[in-house]
Amino acid sequence: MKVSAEQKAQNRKAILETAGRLLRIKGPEGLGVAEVMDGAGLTHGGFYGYFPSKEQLAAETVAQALAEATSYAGSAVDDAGFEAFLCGYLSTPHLDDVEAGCPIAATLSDIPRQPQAVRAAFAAGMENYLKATTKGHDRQTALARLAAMIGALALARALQGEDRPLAEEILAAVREDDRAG
Amino acid sequence: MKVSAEQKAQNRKAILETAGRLLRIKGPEGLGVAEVMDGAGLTHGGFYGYFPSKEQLAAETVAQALAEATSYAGSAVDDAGFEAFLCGYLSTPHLDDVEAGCPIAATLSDIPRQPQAVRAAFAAGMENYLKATTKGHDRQTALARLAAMIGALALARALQGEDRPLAEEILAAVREDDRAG
DNA sequence: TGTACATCAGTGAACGCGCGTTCACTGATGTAC
DNA sequence: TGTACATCAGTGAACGCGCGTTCACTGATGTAC
Repeated sequence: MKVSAEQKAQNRKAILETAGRLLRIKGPEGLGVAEVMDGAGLTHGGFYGYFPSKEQLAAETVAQALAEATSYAGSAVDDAGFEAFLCGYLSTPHLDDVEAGCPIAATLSDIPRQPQAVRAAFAAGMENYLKATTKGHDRQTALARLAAMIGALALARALQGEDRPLAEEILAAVREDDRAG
Repeated sequence: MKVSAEQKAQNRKAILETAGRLLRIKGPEGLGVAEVMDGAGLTHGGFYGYFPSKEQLAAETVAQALAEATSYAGSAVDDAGFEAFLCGYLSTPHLDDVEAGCPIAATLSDIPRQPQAVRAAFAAGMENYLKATTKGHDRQTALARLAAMIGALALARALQGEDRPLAEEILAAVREDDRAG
């Protein structure tokens, strides 16, 4: 059953949106073709009308997720300043909201194991992300703060299920240390 | 062909050693039963004489890797001080030595997706790791520094293949920032 | 010390399942006249 | 404006492969006598 051109464009969006959520929850390997298509209200067979392979989907999803993060973080830094951005990033709500939260912290250690196309998308996305979040600040300091933020959130997420207090302590430590430093 | 008790103990060690290397390179999901057994010079069928499941292997491997990291990092901090430990952690050799390097940075974002047994092993291991590396320092500051170190290394590893200069810049930024802060 | 036997570590074939990918088919879209 | 037809998005069955797990079997170990 053929579908209108607009419908097809909407479907593509829906696929990438589902994939974006799945990427943050299950990582790049967790982007199952069937599950992604199901999330978009389609069946798995149609997937290859949109992407030539699962790998390409992963690459585009990573690119999209980092672009979203860049746009969000860039605005936050511009509007409210780095401190406020950092505070929100290291907050309890962000700790819990994996599926719509920072895709960097959510996929960090998966990236080195990904095929070249995905790694390239990540690197390109990170370059933009760092540009948007460090501009107007001392780059070295800003990079160090970002590393601490990402590390703290990823660590807190890893501990959250088993030792929630420690997870929160780590977030708080980086928040306070930043305020002090 | 039965094998002596000592041989069996050695085999178990060999299995866990291979698993430790694989864990850092391929993550907890990358601990394929066949590959791990092959690395220990055995065939896959024998695996269940050592571990009840792949999941248990993953849990024990994570526990062992964190124990190694704790012992290494604890000594480094005690002997040469936190600064020196941080400097080595954020060095180019450590960036490149994934297979024998820090298991925390290597598996960070995989942990939240793991079964309970693995997450529990990670949390327990992290508690010891943090105890060993923060003792004798202000805990809040030490936690913040560790978050920055782990975040920086994981980020640098993710970028290394596509943008080596940026990877090195991130390591350097945290090194310098630590010296300055 | 030597021999017979029970134990059990290791082997490799087989099974079941999930998953990426392919493909013949369906039926709605949109174009040609 | 209406009708016939080509296009093509979507469907669902099928295929192949990798992988975790099971199991009957082998043969060395180590114990009982």
